[in-house]
Amino acid sequence: MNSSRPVTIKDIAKRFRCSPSTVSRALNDHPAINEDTRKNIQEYARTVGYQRNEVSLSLLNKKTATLGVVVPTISNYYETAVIEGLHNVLQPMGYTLNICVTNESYLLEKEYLSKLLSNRTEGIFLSVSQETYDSGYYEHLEQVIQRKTPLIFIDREYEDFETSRATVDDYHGAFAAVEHLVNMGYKQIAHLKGPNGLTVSEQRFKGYRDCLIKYGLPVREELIINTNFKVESAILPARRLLEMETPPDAIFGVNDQVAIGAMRVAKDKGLRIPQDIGLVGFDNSPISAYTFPSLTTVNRPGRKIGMEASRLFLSQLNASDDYTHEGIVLPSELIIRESSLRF
Amino acid sequence: MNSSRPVTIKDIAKRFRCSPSTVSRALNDHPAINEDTRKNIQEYARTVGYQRNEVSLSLLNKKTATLGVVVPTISNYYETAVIEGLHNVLQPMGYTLNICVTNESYLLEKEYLSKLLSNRTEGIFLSVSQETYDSGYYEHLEQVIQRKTPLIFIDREYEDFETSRATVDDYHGAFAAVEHLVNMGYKQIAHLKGPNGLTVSEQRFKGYRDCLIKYGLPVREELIINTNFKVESAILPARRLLEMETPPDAIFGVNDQVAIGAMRVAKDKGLRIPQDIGLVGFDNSPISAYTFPSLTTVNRPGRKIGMEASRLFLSQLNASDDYTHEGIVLPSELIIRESSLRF
DNA sequence: ATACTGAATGCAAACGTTTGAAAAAATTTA
DNA sequence: TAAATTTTTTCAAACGTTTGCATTCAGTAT
Repeated sequence: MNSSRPVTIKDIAKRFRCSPSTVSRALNDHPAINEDTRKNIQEYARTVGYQRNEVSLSLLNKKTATLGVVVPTISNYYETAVIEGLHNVLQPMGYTLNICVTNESYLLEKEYLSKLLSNRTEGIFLSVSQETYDSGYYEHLEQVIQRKTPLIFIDREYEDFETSRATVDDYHGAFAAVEHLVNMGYKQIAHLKGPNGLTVSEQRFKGYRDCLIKYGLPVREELIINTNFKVESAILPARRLLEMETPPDAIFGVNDQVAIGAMRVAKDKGLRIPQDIGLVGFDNSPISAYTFPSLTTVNRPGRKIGMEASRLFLSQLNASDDYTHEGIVLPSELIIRESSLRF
Repeated sequence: MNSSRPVTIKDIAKRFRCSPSTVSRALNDHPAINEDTRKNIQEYARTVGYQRNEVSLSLLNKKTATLGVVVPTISNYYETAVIEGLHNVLQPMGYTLNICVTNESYLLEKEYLSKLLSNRTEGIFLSVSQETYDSGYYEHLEQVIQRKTPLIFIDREYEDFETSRATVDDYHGAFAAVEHLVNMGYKQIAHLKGPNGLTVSEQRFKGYRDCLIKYGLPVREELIINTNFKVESAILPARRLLEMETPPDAIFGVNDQVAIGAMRVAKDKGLRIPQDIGLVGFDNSPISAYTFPSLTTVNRPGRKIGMEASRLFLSQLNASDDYTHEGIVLPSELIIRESSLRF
């Protein structure tokens, strides 16, 4: 073994033949400490590399200055943007973020939440996993509520809980995207949908469907195919769409990745974008502006979501008992680029 | 304020008119506890939602089961893959990962390391920030070494330290990429380089340069332009390259993002890829297989790096004092796709 | 009745730090 | 020089849990 015991306040006290209290006060610049003692102790502490044990302080003060961020994945642009937003607000306030990735697994999510509570995390930002969403088991969340640990839902929410939440208006974003396709004269608009059951998937799907209905276009079952958000999961579905007898003339992808997959398939088939087929994605990921043609998409303000979520957390912290939880819905914004702009 | 004090072992002890020791043992299934007592206590604990305070345990056992992961960013595919690899190995062993994002800032890095040490983190995985690298200040790392906290360098390393490290063989990956371009008959190969000073940037640049030299091709200063890894940072440099009097006939990008930016510029200029200009990226990000044309790139095994780094950490943990640190270099692999395959 | 066994529980210390109150030491005042 | 005052330091408790050892209280064997 190779862990040399870290220097403690007691060690220093022994060295100076004084009590730990004196050392503690000296290190914290307490006024009732002799100037010389203070200097000597501080200097000695520096040379031996003393660093105060925050664990013991956490125990004493019942404060850990740690927040949990529980997300299904960090592989997408959006999630990392959210974390960046949280980080930008909370790091300067002295909070440490404990980022936990559930990989969409209910069990991992449960374990992480339990661990965060055991570690006396002071707040939890949660985007529930797909499995949790599907299963409908929410007991692991009850625990968080019971403990009165502030819980902020991000993005994927669960309506039955009395909590704060920050989400993007996926519905209207999707609606606007499809409406734009309609305005461009596309008539047969397909949808590469996300996994069933997830709020994001369903909201975007509803936006898509309602828009078609509004404009009197048929909602054709066979034009709606599931993907898992990843680019490769869009390849076969897109191929299936484009090889139909009456193929769609536009595709609305649940996110940019999926739309880019469809773009690739369309090009392989020699279709011209946007003349032969229109494409729209969702997320406004950095790459979407630089595909060829560039991808029309819907901006999803990840960083802002993170910052808003932080705000919700902070106001809940300083709130009285009759605090009513807030739900923030940020607008999403259609960004028109080349992939749908035909004349 | 709304934080209801969590139930402690003492609370339960009071309720059962017994000592905390008994409760502790009952909850931990200690054999020397009466069966009934045990059952009653366990049941009661469950109903009141008792959860043991890991902070106090950490203090007692001097073990936190927490590891720090300090990285410059989590916005790229590669970094998230590394974290996934770490996670896959270490999470099942009971470790919690504390992911810290430095945004390439020296000060944040320093602060995070200090905080991790204060929190008695049991090991630290570090990919140093660009600022740290540039400045050459490494005192904040001395502290970690002094404490004998296992420190594993990931990817961006600092040669002067006696530590373990896991990196990808960027040099030979870059070399192979450029060699492939040479084999395809490209003669004027430009390089969109990463920020100066970073190991990744410099290694890939050296691979590029040495390959040109090996094949007797000139290394033209004006064909080497810096970017910051992001797609938009490649646009102007690529434009500058392609508008030269004698423009390059191939571009080697420091990563896929940059190569995709160049691809966009080339297409805007009506150049055919790979006939008029060859393109190669680096990272094998998911999107690279689905651009049009698909992007030749170099695979960088992020998940494997994470898993290897975990292994290094674990073997250091169980090692004797005369443990000699290990440096793992994983090979990178050229992946030939359409963007460079001309006949 | 007495000693012995075994089961069940309690005591006290420990982890590292802070902090109000008490004590000690140094200084000033009368 | 004694008392009063001020400065400096120490004491002890607290945070929540575990654990070796001591204790208690049965029941059992002598």
